[in-house]
Amino acid sequence: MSHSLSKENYLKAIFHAAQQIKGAVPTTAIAKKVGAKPSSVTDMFRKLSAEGLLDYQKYKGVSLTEAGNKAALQVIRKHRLWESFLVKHLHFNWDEVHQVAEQLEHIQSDKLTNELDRFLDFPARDPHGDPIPNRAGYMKISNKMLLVDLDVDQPGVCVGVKDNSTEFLQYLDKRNIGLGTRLTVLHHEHFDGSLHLQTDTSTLMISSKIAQNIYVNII
Amino acid sequence: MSHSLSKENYLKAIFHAAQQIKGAVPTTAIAKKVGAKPSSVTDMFRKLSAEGLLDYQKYKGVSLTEAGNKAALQVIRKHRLWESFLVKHLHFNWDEVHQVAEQLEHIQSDKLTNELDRFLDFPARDPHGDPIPNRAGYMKISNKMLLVDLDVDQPGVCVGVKDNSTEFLQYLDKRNIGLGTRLTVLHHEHFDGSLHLQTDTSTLMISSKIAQNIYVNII
DNA sequence: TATAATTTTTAGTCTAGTCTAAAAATTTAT
DNA sequence: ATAAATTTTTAGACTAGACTAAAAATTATA
Repeated sequence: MSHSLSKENYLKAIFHAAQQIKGAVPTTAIAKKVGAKPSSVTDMFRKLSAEGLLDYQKYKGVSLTEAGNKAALQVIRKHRLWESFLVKHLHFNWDEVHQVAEQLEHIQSDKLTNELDRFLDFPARDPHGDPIPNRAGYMKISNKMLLVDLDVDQPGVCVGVKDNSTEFLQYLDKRNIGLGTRLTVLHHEHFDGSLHLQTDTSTLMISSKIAQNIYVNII
Repeated sequence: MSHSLSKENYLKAIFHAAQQIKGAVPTTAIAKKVGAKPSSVTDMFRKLSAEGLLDYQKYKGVSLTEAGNKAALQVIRKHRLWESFLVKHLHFNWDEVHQVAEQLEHIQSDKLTNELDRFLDFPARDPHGDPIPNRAGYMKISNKMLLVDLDVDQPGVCVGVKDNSTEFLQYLDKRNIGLGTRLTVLHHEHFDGSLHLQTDTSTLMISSKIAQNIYVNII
């Protein structure tokens, strides 16, 4: 019932890839995510498939089985709980948590995971705004949208980001945009797609590319 | 500057063995501690020696170098901080923490370790009464003694145990002996070495073997 | 639709960490 | 001090997870 660190990383990568693309997940997509060569990925696909965690068809790609999905969600649950802990109690910034959570997500102890959940008071979302699966693996589907798609004058609140790179998160920090920041689009510049924004404290201009990487909920 | 999980376990085992025995640490002592065959231990001795973490002389055994000692203390620091966290905040009993801390001690992040230390308010001892090295690796030498060596009528306080087995810790729990419990020896039975004890709430009798596995400080 | 480009798989190799079996060194006992 | 017992090391092999290079399958292009 418990999987190696490497296998857990594959399951998680496949889970995330499956949400971005339609149909089976191809070898190269996972190779990029886990930082391995396609040949290594093929090997692992076969192993996970033999364990009943993946449906694998040669040259077609993979999808998670029921068991694989459940395993992936448990890893994601731990990752997001640890990120929450790091930010809430250990003074981590949201751009610092990722590589530590990548390690902590592999600790095997149901008691630890569930007690951490309780300690954090059963948070619904992690510091990037992503929903945290409960112990049964159930996770609210997010109805978040991209800032670039928000209508003019429709107030929204930042609930997460699409790009998790340090550079991007620091860019946002510098402009005082974070989880919970309320934003209203004042104007769409037709020429280059840039946006004029109103926050609670100021107005600012951001490029279309930036706005394509910020998730908001309507409020 | 960072070592594999397996290497960290060897360093820790060597550190602990070195405190129990005089002179160089032999192969079989480590084999027992890390749960590997002596031949595997010899291999690892050579590797760690090549990395400058051990002084190794064939057929003689090993001792930690300055660098090896420092590395071992960092692992021990993390282990004991995590044990403290688990007991203090996550409702773990002192007999449940070990196997989880064995995993957590290998997480690599100085920021995590030091913030955890601060979050716990820089504890001096872990839940078993063992001292926690500070970030420089400095650790107070404990002047604890075994309960069996405590003089009659000399009050002492339980600061830890020698045997960390679940059975033993549960035995103590059942008798309401834990960290901080005040104990006085009323009488030594010469025939079998058993001890009559006075605690704050009751009197009880324990065998010599039990008393050889409880550490106390004089108060 | 035949050819080119791309993706995926196969085959064989490597490393870290472990093992077993046998040889060598050391320690203990006679 | 020599033989017996024990400990340690060597030699060779295994597994998980990765790699490279080449073959095979698929997809895209002319």
